[in-house]
Amino acid sequence: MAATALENTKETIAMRVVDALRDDIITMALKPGDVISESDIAGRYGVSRQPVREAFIRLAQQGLLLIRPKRATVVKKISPLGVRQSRFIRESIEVEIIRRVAGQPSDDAADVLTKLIADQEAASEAGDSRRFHTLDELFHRTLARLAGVEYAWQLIDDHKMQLDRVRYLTLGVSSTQRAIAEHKQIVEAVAKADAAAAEMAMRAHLARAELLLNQTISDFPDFFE
Amino acid sequence: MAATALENTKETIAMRVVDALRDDIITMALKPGDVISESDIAGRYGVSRQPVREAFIRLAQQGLLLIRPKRATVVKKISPLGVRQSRFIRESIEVEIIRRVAGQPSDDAADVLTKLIADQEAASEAGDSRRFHTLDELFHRTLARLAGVEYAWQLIDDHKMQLDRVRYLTLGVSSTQRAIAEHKQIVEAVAKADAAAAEMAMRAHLARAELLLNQTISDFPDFFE
DNA sequence: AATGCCATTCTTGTATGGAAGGGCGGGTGA
DNA sequence: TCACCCGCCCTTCCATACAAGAATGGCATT
Repeated sequence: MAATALENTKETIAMRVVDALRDDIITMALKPGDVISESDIAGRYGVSRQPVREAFIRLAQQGLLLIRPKRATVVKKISPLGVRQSRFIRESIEVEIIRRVAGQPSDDAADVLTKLIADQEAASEAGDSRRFHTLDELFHRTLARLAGVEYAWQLIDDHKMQLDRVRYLTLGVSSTQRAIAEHKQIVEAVAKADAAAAEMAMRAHLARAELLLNQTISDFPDFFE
Repeated sequence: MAATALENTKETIAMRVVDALRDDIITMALKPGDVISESDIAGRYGVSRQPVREAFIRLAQQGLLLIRPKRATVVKKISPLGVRQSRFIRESIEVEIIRRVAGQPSDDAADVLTKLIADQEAASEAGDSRRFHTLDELFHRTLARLAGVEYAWQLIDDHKMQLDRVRYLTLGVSSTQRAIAEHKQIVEAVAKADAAAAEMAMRAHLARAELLLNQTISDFPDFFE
């Protein structure tokens, strides 16, 4: 049952519906496999079918919904294969990024990253896992910016939604301490301009997502294909 | 002026309009900067505005159109920055792919690739540049399949549309001979299971796109941002 | 009792009418 | 002559009505 209200003030109704539905899907208020219909959502939000329909189209292109012509629309189940290949894409790009950053070392790069890690430690000690997640994301996006390809992160972001659904199912489970230690290893390699070490550290860091995925599949088999 | 007819037989009108418009955009029948409207296209194809509107939404999400609320919709100009970063993404992924393929050499991998190159030579000698382009794409997709990440190619495909517009402007210019020689170098390295050499050959192969882009920008400045 | 058919009732797909907002040109005033 | 303002026209956006396919349940028939 979706609950997110349409209180934000985007330009069009369709955009508000997109945001509300995406939030409901990522936070599992709408579960993989749930069947929804245009008139259903329209009635729930007090709007007509038209903007809801357009929102469905957008979310379907983002891989969150499956529109079956003349049949009901369902919240897409999470595809383990898709998640793994998204991870492959992410690893490919992030490895290339970290090589670049370690290859052309700038003075303040390590400083900026070190400061971000300090914030992460603060969030971790405060037990604020939502904030930690945000900072973790910022850490990786900052690397992309330092490599001069922030645009590439937007791509990762698009494909990260699937993994975000997995992550939401395991909030609190992930060990923030370990992630922070791995971030430190990456920054150390960058500071020493050791591209090979940086690459290895990054691969190890991203490899943990695989474990998370396998754990989640066995915990919530109904949410996966 | 769009010309592609709606003769293909997809499920819905909206999908046919999507295909027709995308084809018109990639082949430059609709040029970057052209202004179009829902009723314009609807009248041209003899359908109502509704499916056209949905097609616009889909194409806008793919980065081919720019819908400006309450104002006209325009065919997006090509962003040199976007093309370069798409190339970065592609290089990151293809390098990772070629490493994998060279790393776990299978007997028939080199055979399959060699056969594809033979086809390319045939197409090149016949002067059939469209077919050569298709085979070139197949060569890269085959590499992805051999690495077990064919899904990743779909992603490259999505982002390749921008570059395809550039490529269409330079049909016949690109030297197929040189591309074939580079393909051969890649396959040789794969056959010898030399991952480093394969990576270098792939980077050199993809680097040529940069030259193509710069050439095209100076030839058709109006089509770029 | 079991099976096959048909109607009802969902769903999404399409068409069309009006509403709201932005751009542009003509007209008016200085 | 130049600048500003107002009205017209264009656009996308939203609402609603209708069409058509698909599934499901009941009913009739065997």
